[in-house]
Parts: sequence; structure tokens; C-alpha cells
Amino acid sequence: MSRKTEHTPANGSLQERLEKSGRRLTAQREHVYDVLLQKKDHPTAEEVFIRAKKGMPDISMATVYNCLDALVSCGLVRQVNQDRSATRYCSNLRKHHHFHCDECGRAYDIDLLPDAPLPDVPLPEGFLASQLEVTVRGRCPDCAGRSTKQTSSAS
Amino acid sequence: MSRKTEHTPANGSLQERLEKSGRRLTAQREHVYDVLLQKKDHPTAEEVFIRAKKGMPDISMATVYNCLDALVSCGLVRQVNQDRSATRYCSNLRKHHHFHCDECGRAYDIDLLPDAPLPDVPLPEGFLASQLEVTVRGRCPDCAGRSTKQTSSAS
DNA sequence: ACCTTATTTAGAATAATTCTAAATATTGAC
DNA sequence: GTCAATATTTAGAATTATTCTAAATAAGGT
Repeated sequence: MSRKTEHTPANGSLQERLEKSGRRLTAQREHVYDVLLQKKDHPTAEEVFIRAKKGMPDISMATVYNCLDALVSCGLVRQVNQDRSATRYCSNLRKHHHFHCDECGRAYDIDLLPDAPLPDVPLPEGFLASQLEVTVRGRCPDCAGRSTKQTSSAS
Repeated sequence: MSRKTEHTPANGSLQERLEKSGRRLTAQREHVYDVLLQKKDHPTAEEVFIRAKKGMPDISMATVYNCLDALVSCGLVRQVNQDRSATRYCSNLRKHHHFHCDECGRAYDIDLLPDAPLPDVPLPEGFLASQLEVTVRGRCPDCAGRSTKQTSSAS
């Protein structure tokens, strides 16, 4: 099977993480992960499928969904749902938020300073938190064009 | 047409808001808004449809989607997308975050103290922010059951 | 009432995702 | 390495969520 990206450091990590959740390392899972690492533009499952077929022409859509699910439950990939359209997938593991353009629908990573504090959200009794997500909505540079609406800081 | 909830204060507001965006006040839009106000459990469009039919048996699914869209673009309702399943609708206008249960998929409102600071997210040049959303993922009290995983504060 | 325009409606169409059952690949034991 | 047991992949059907379409109806202004 083709090995396009040398994600060597993460490679071991991929296998480890898969095994930790009782799954096997397969060529398809490696390849789908590669595809996500190669272009971190938050592709949809369909886009991942199209890209994945280039290096692995026989991969099927069902497998792409399977692989994405496996990667998500391994914690190597995040699912991004911002509107009624298809779910997007994010392989950026650094601490970051997302920006959703209301006009074109694209998702952008908003990287945080490594020491930036995440908001502390006090939860009612009984809730167990595992992850925090912050999404800013608005218009991306491409779509903002000439008109101005607000400052460049969301609060 | 039936007028089940006396959302009198918001009523004028509904009409105002609709008109401000060039839309008309209709019995269906009022009724769908009523349905959302009556039970703020983040129903899906389908659930809204089912509830709406009780008081307005001839309303159609397409109309429910239309009304929801109208309410969303009026700013009276927020769309909530947390996973690959159907979009949910939230009529809580107070400042709040959302909690998403990874086990049962339900959405919960996490109300904030009125003076709680929202995180300040510095955006790169060119992005225009209009809204900020915070979602905590984990397990809800119902699903958390006996096992314990983390503290009750996400950070 | 009348005209203009927006909205509703049912149903068809599309898009996104999940399911199914058979074929194939992987792992661990020998 | 071969074998059995189990996980994964696959194509395609099925399901679910959402959008579109064109005709009928309702709203607002005159």
C-alpha cells in the first residue's frame, strides 16, 4: 500500500491509539489519517473520500466513514459540526478553536497561544465533562470583502 | 388560530423582528415559536413538527423548516449542531453555553452567571465575529450513572 | 375588494449517513 | 507459516435529514 506522508512520529501513535481502543491498524485507517494530515482544511467525509481514492482507488465511502469514526474515537481527529451541512473532520491536535463563516460555510482553525486559558465552565451537579469546544461565527476574510461589521475579537 | 402560550411580551418582539428582516408575521411562525418556548429541550425539526401539529394539524414539515429558518435569522432562535444527527433548535435567549452528552446525544443549556465573562478569542486579521459558542462534551447525569471520570468543571 | 408579494403546502428530489451481508485482512496460537 | 477467530472492508441498499418545486393560499397596502 502507498505510504505518501511520513507521519512517522504519529504513526506509532496511531497504532497505539487504535489498539488502546481495541482496534486494528489497517492500511485504510493509515491512509485516511494521512489524507487528513496532508491538508488540514476540515474536509467533509465526501472530500476525504475523493482525496483518499487518489492513493487508494478501491477504498469505499463506507470505509471512509468507518475510518473517520475510528480516528475520532481514538482522539486523533475531531468532528466539527457547525451547520446543517456535512460534518467536517479536523486533525489539528493543538489547542485551538474554530471559526465558522456564515457566508461560505468554511471552518477555520483559530490557534491559541499555548498558555491561553480555556474558559472555565461550571457545570451543574452530575455532568461529567470530557472536552470543551469554542466556535466563533461570523465572516471569513474572503467573504467579509469590503463591508465592516465588528471588531476582530469575539467576546 | 390557536394561541396556546401567552408569550405576549415576546409577541410584539416576534413581529418586530420578523418585519425588521422583511418577513411577515404568520400564524405558523407564531405557533412554531410557541412550541419552542413551551418546552426548551432543544427539539429537532421533526420533534417541533410533531409538537406543532397538536395545535395546528395541517402544518407541514416544509413550513416547520421555513419557520425555524425565519426564527433563526430573526435572532430569536439558535441552531445547535453537535453531532451528525439532526439539528436542534434553542429558544433560550439568555447567555448560555451548551452541553452535549456523547452517550445519549441530548443537548443541555448551561446557564451562565449574568456577569460571567465570555472568553476573548483573538482572531487573525480579516475575520469578523458575530457570535461565540461554547460547547462542553461529556456525559449527562442520566448517562454518567455510577462510573466517574472527571471533575464537573470543563477547562 | 384588488393587486402584489410572501408564505404555505405536499410531495418529489437530493444529500448525508448508516446498515447489511458477504469477502477479505489481521492477529495470535500452534 | 498455517489455522482459527475476530475485525475490517466493501458495494450497494436503506434510512434520515434537509431542500426544492410549483401551485394554492394568505397578508399587506391601496
